[in-house]
Amino acid sequence: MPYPSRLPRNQQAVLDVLSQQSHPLSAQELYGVLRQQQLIGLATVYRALETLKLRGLVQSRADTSGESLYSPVEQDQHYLTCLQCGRSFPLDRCPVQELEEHLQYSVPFKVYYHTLEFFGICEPCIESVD
Amino acid sequence: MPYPSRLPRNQQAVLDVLSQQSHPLSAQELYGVLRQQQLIGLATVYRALETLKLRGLVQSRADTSGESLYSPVEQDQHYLTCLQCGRSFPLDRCPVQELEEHLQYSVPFKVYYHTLEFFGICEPCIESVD
DNA sequence: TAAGCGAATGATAATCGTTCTCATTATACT
DNA sequence: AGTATAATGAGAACGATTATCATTCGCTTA
Ligand SMILES: [Mn+2]
Ligand SMILES: [Mn+2]
Ligand SMILES: [Zn+2]
Ligand SMILES: [Zn+2]
Repeated sequence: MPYPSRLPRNQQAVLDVLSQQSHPLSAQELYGVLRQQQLIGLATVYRALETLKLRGLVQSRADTSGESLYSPVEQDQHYLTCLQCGRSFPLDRCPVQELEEHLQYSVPFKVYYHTLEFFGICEPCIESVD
Repeated sequence: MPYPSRLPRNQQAVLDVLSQQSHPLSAQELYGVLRQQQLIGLATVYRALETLKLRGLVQSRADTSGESLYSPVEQDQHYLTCLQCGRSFPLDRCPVQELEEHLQYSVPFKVYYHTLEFFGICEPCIESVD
């Protein structure tokens, strides 16, 4: 068997914190939360996140500033993001859920998760003409 | 009128190079190409890209390493990306093109472009068990 | 239970894409 | 031409992520 049945202590801790949150966290935010509970290094947080992604347990997406945000793979949330003010507006449902299942059959690739995001200008920003 | 009809020299140059390429370029790669043609600063390249995005002429997405890749908004290409080896496999068509048009009517938001990417493990990497 | 060994860890330095600063120059408008 | 504003280039600064390395942990085996 390639993987041990249990996750190492810190990987489990990272996964636990992510699962408790309702919104994605950056590695640094995660580090901030975890260090209140136990001694942990920042590098360990990054390493845990990387491994959890490879195990198909965690997903990540890059926010507008390029920083990576992490969440459990079960979370399937997408946003409209304004290029002007940076605000994000959540979509009420995922439009590519069935598509992902179809893909599984048509490509030689094990899909773990997807990212989908729309970019443009939000209502308030359209009014405030530049 | 909020915008001048002509783009500043360097914004135009950036857009020209992007349009000539068939694949997305990073800001640094763009800088490398442009400096062979003219005197230009790296900061100017970043500034031009930012402005072109706001004008709805250029889109960007983050690659696996977090680096931003830029292309004309007309380009509508998506990938399956392997979390193990980092290789990307292009999708043969965009699955959310109609969806984007529908969105325009259902939300107070001017959509310029979208990003969509699938992540998982590619065939060769599945075989090479860890 | 003690020894051995590879994986995991924490501290910290290094990396590198991106942004900021600021003095200079090009451009638009009168 | 003269002035106001936007654009620009060089380089410093920033900050998220990664690499390094010595130490510790967890598990297997004798
Ligand atoms: Mn989804
Ligand atoms: Mn598309
Ligand atoms: Zn906005
Ligand atoms: Zn692969």
